[in-house]
Amino acid sequence: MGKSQCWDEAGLKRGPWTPEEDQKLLAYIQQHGHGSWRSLPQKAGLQRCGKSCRLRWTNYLRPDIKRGNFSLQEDQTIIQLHALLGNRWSAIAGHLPKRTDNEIKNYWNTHLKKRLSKMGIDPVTHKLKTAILSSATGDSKNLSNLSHVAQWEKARLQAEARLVKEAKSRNQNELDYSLETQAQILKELNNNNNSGHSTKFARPRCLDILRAWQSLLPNQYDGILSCGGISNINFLNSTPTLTNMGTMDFNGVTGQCGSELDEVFEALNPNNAGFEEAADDHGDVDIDDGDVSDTWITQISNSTENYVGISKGIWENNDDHHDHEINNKYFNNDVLKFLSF
DNA sequence: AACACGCACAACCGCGAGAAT
DNA sequence: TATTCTCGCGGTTGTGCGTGT
Repeated sequence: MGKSQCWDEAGLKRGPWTPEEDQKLLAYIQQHGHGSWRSLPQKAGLQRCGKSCRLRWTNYLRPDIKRGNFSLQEDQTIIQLHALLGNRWSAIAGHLPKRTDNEIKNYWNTHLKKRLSKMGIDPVTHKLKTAILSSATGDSKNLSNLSHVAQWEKARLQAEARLVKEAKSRNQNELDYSLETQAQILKELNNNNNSGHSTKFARPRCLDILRAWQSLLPNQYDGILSCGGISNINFLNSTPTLTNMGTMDFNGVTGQCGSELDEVFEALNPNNAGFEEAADDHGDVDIDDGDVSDTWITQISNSTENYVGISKGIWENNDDHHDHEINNKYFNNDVLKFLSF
């Protein structure tokens, strides 16, 4: 195919755009639309190839582009989406209003990737670097924390990816629905936070799985996201307490939602090893109002390798002492570090 | 003051997919 | 159906700027 590379075309300018060129391009597109990019430069009086014009427009001149520093919320969204989608920058950009794929890509490569690496997390796989894990000479406490953080994130992503995949198979639009749902919930949570407590972190990542899950069954469990209200979490303190953490209420859905919940929990804990002994005779998590917390507590005490994802479950239960002990101990030490990296 | 170095970001490049012919 | 064209995407490069020596 004799594809012509516009960069090779004689007489065309390359390199940085001048303000005059920007003005010409902007004025032309505002008046006529871009139409065919190939023919645009000549019509607009630019000594550039169409491709160069298109890039300049989409990455810089477009009026709906937001420039400037990325917010913490955007950071988290990018990391989360990258874990799910990989280097599909355009797809990631699709969920970050007013940000371009090029900008996100640059930001990832210059900031986020390094940040994750510093945390000991492989920015490609989002897994803990084994080299760090295997190191016997490092700070064992920090390594332990990193391990838990990475494990939780891995489990969370597995669950989310699975749920999204399943949703997608039911409806091609489910992925967008899930993310839009998350965005809407986040917006509501932000509004809630702004009107009441001020919080350092707007997004309770612990709800991500629930959101994805809710997206699968939006009509059946309307009340599900009343659980774990972020407004109850005060991140402003240096040693935050998780007051009233457990508000997840399975009343009325117990039994009906058991299988779905099991799927989520199995995804959270793919090996499901700890649950088998801790939960019930079925070798699985028994989802009953009241014994959920016991399951977690047993799980935590049996295997510290599995608690991170669970400790973010912030379940309502009938054992407040254990709840707060667990939440304060693990959530504060590990999850918060992840959130505040 | 001059140079080296690293960082951030805009721009370039090549490829593939899909539309048009 | 085959070929050509256009566009969009993701990886890479180039350049300007700030900082340290």
